[in-house]
Amino acid sequence: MDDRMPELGDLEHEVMQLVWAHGPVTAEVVRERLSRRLKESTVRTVLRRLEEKGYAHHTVDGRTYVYHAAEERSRVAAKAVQRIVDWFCNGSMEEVLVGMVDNAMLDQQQLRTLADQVAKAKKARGVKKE
Amino acid sequence: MDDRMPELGDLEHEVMQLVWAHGPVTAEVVRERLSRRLKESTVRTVLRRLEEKGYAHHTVDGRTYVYHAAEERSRVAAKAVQRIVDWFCNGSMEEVLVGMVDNAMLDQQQLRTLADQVAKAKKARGVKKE
DNA sequence: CCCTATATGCGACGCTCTGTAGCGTTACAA
DNA sequence: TTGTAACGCTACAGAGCGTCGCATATAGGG
Repeated sequence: MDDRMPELGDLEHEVMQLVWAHGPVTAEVVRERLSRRLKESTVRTVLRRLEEKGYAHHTVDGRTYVYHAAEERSRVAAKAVQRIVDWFCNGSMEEVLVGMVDNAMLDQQQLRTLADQVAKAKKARGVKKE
Repeated sequence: MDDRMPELGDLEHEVMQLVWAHGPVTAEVVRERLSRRLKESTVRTVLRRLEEKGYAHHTVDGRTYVYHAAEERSRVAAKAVQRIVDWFCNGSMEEVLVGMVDNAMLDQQQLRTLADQVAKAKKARGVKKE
């Protein structure tokens, strides 16, 4: 359940963002929304690789493939962060946060506010699925 | 001041950890401490690339290069996290933290504790340099 | 039942990054 | 001057990623 998801290239990332943003999508839809104009085969290849990497999966509608995100975006982001933390700070989330505060990316006030928001969010969703 | 630092490969990462852990080091020292037995030239190449990427810089002692970390580890980790946050969640650190709590990587209690530790750490170093 | 349009998969090519190293060069001691 | 230690330069193979072209299969229209 804790499979290592390979990292994403720029294009792959952009495509995933689209998949996350606009519900389930077809290769055609992705192609239309992309910033660059790419051939359909290119888009399909990316989608396929994304599926191989475990970021998405598809269902079939008629003869069209519909892609769905395999995991919520926030979850994937969280995993990525976790990896960073493990890699650099031997798992010490604290060291990272200190670094962020130290680097003026975050201040203690924000951190405390975040703690509250998270607590609230947890409660809100806790009722639904626990 | 906010230069984009390229990502690191596994070996590069291991070397940086050594540079961070054991003060300024020479290629020889790094070589001895590495998990794998590599040729000196390999180590030097990695060190040079690390310097090109902005992770380290060197001073000269006699005819020996002494490598220093360009930035503290926690700072680099923080930047990496920031990048993840920007990339996936459009800068919303909150979304990421929610994801971590949701993924049981972190609980609200820990988050609050972290907030305190960070505040303390900030104060402790605040006197020194502000 | 056959033909065309469309949606898919597969394989490929070139480029960049990374791990790994050989080799030529230079400075300093004997 | 010559041997040795430290350095940079260049290389080379393998993996990952952006980009496609092309062979295939299948749903309808004739």
